[in-house]
Amino acid sequence: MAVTMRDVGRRAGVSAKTVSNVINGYPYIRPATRDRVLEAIAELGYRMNTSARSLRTGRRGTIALALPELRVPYFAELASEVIHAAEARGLTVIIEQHGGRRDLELDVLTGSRRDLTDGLIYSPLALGPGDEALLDVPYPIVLLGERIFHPNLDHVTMQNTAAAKAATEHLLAQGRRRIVAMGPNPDQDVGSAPLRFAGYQAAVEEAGIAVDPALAVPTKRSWDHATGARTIGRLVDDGVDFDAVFAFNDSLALGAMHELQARGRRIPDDVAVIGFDAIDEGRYSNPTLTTIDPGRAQIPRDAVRLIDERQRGVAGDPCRVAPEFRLVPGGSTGAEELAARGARA
Amino acid sequence: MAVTMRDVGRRAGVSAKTVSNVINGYPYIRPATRDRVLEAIAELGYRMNTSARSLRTGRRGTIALALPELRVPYFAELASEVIHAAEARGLTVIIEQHGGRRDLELDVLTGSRRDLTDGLIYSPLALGPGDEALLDVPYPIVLLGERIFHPNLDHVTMQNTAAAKAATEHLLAQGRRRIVAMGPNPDQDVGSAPLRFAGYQAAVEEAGIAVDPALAVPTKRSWDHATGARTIGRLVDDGVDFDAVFAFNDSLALGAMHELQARGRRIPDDVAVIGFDAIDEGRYSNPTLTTIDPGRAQIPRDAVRLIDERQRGVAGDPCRVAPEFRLVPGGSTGAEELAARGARA
DNA sequence: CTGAAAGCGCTTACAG
DNA sequence: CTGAAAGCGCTTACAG
Repeated sequence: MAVTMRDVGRRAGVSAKTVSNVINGYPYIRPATRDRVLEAIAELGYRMNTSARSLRTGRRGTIALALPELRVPYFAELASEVIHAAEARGLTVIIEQHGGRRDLELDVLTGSRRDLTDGLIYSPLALGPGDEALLDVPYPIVLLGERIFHPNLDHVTMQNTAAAKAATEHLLAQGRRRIVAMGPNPDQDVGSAPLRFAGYQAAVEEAGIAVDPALAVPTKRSWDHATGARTIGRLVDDGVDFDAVFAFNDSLALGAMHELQARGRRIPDDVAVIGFDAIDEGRYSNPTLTTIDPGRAQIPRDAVRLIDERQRGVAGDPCRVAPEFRLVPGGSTGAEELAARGARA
Repeated sequence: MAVTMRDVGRRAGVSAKTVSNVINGYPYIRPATRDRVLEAIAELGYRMNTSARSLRTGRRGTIALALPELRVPYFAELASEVIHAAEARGLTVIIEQHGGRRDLELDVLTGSRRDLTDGLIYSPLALGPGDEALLDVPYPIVLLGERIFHPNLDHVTMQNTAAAKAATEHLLAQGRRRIVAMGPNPDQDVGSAPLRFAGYQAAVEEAGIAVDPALAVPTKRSWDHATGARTIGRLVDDGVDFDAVFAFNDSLALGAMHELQARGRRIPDDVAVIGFDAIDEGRYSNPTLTTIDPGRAQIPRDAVRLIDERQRGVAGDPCRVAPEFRLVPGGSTGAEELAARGARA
């Protein structure tokens, strides 16, 4: 059978309990004892049986991150950082993909995977207002996104409206006047889209410009390259006049940028483009993409910190945090000199 | 305390063992008994304590997928599929990122995370020939990639040379004669690069063309957009004449494509471009990217199947599999009509 | 078809 | 500073 703490203890001339104390960093151990134990561990090649520990403590040291699709760059990057942040706290992450399907999002909450983790970082897409009661579950949840809120749950969100306003102001400051807002969806009264559109609207109106409905271009909910390309293509085909695009995420922006260039529009000369999210891809596009960093570094850290603290019972009242955002200058709005000065390092 | 099988059994008028039998699908149970047990489970809200089960069985139902970086699209897509394939077998995946750092790659093999999983799907970048002994570990490993091989380990690889040859032949068939090979690295005698270069070389030579060393363009090891753009830019600056690019992965190809377009070259008219990997991004680029699908659907399925079978002890001799590849036609080589005919659906 | 007993390998009180 | 006992909640033989 496997080597146990008892075996290690026998070898070191101590009890299993002392071995446990050494491994778990219990402070009051005579150095000589500790050394003998560590030596025995090495000699016997002892490995902790983590199932036994979990059974005894009731903790697994594992959290779940439930998101729509790992292959969407935004989520891949989020997952990467959540894993790093969790590792720094000794936690292990299990990623679950629900694809924005309601049935799978419900399964995330109650399915058998919940017997494998101590807590859940949850970024739903299909759940929304009216589903709050589903979130009353007997384990800690940290919510991400703008789809659903719950007074008892920690929530890491974004300054969507303020950031969208800043993005629009950036375009206005460069003299752009006919700015497309790509992403608002009239069917959707909740989520990032209406919040970002509100920021756009506020900036435009504060600049003394009437919001032109022809420039508020809805898209389907999956904000990807193809949608961005198709949407801007249709706008051009329809003869709509515009000199800038604020796309509600980077994939839309990059898709639109490709399509505009394919149709001979120069960026930023003819059309300035700004995105939202600050995914890696925008740093390698041609030109580089000006975008909003909604707090890429902070969001995963906060989410993991909150779930960890909640799970360990050291958290205070449920809280809602929205990290600082910042505008990342790129070539797509002619702001690359700033970039060169190191703003994006 | 939590509800246990004993509690459920008491409620249903049976023993804990019978509850266990019901949950685990043991066949010989009277329907009436089973129904009473299931009812009791529902009434009491019983949840399995998976730590206890793991302690008893010695199995956790968990596998690790160790890869360089989740934020690299190729790996994000691989991870996504591995998770799906694992779920289909009732396995849970833990992703570990080693960043291609040797110290972290070693830690993957021996670190404490190995006490949390039953097996490892391992895609190393820093380990290589000479490190085989490090892979002699007391748990199942399935290797991915071309860096290191081991006679006792299952290995899922690609038909690198044959696929690279097919890619090059595709360009040759369209009358291209000066084909850049982007990615070979003279310092690297092992890995995908030399294998893909061999395929390129074979195709060119079979076409009766001498391989021009000026067209074999080395890159640094991280095959990303920026590298592709920079590399092709330098080639143009140096006045090298070429009418096609075979990039050793899609990110290089997409970076090169951007840069060429930024410099006014038309694709595919002036330069045809083909990549390798078939990542999602190439389906949305302008033009779409012709590429090699090295078996994207099969690789994760085989890897998970092998680790599962090995771990359950139902596997035969260690095996090496390399799925079928296929050429995915796109606009970057003027092959989009094929695409339109449904070849990429 | 089902039950009673034992034990997987830890950690938690409880002593000393 | 360290030990002996008990028990976390399952499943595995062993019976019947």
